[in-house]
Amino acid sequence: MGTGGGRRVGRPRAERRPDSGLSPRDELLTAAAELFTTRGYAATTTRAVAERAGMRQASMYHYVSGKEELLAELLESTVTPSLSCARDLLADDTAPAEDRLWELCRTDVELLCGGPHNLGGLYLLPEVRSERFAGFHAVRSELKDTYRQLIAATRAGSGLAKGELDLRTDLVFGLIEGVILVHRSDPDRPVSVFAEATADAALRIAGV
Amino acid sequence: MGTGGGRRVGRPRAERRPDSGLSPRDELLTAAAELFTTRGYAATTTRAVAERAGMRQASMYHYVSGKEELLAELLESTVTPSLSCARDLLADDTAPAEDRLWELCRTDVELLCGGPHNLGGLYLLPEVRSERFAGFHAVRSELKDTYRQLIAATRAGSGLAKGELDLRTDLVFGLIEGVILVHRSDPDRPVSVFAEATADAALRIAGV
DNA sequence: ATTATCTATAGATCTATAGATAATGC
DNA sequence: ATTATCTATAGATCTATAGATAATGC
Repeated sequence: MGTGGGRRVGRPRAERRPDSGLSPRDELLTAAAELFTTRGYAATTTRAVAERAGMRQASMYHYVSGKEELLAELLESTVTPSLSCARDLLADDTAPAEDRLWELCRTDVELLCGGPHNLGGLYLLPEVRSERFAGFHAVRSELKDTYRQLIAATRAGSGLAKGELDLRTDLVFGLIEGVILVHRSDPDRPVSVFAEATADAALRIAGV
Repeated sequence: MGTGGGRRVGRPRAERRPDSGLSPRDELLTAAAELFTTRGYAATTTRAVAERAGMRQASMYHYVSGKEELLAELLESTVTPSLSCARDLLADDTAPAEDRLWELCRTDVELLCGGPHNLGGLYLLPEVRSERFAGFHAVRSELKDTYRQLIAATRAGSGLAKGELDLRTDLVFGLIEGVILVHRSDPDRPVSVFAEATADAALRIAGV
């Protein structure tokens, strides 16, 4: 649907280029991801997104209502897999909490830094704080709560007062998201090594 | 100069308001700091900056060449005190490296998060990566190198291979800068407590 | 007939300059 | 006379809509 390489209905595009295999909407999302992460959201024009996706500025509106929708969708698509993984780990009570926390950190860094365009970098955009992205904030907040529960379930975390637990959760979560900055400054380091080192560091911060 | 409350030369401003005690240039810098950190750089117009500073959009150009100059100056004014502190600590060989690293982390977090407008948040703006802010990058890079040298001077860091030392430096530095995100999500927590907890966490990451 | 695209453009900005104006200073 | 500000605006965008066009589908 939308992807197959065959003849397509509708007026042909002005600039022909090899079939990307993506649907036009996904071409727009990919273009937006690249531009938003490198130049920022406000600095990226609809023309830049559309043209990078291979179409004219106005054609974009056939698929999305504007830039905002693109960012909202990118944000949610980035955080949802993390949450899904977090839920699974929280439910799995066969493994020690320490191991599950480590695995959550590792997977999260892989997801944040592993994609082609450093999608995690989207989290750092100032516009993201706007209420327009409430969906993203809700999911992210649930993810953070899973971190909190896992930290509380470790041996070191079990006796912690609420304020102390919140602080450690914030520090661990801050490390994971701050790692985006590190990855940005040295994108060539293998992500897997990096993800494991970050998970090690997170456990130390959690006090394990 | 420029500050004193007395009569001032030149046409009066259209909107009268109580004397801020700052020079017009500093009023602009303060306004820019607040707007850049909350809304982002690209999303902030020259009109918004000027008007928040109490003058009309065009009057801004009497003091600065444009938005870019404001951001450049804000960035450097934020990182320079950190570097100054780092240099002092590096030179002071009466204290153990561990203690000096801890102190550097603590001070840095205080400086990044302690100001009125979360100035550290400027580091996260995507536009900052541009070469136009080379001055800032140079200072920041020297600061990071000081972190590296202090980590290498600890007992745990003395035997590290280069790649391993770089990784730890990146993680510690990433934690410090990532802490801005945490502070942003909960600005009410007392900065001093927070700064000490972050310094503790940084030492654990460094392996101390 | 339906669809995906195009071209053209109105309306809304935003930046930076030109030139006028209202103070103080001498 | 000097200065800091103002008002006005040209020129350069940028977004989102209107309407035309060039394919396929039936």
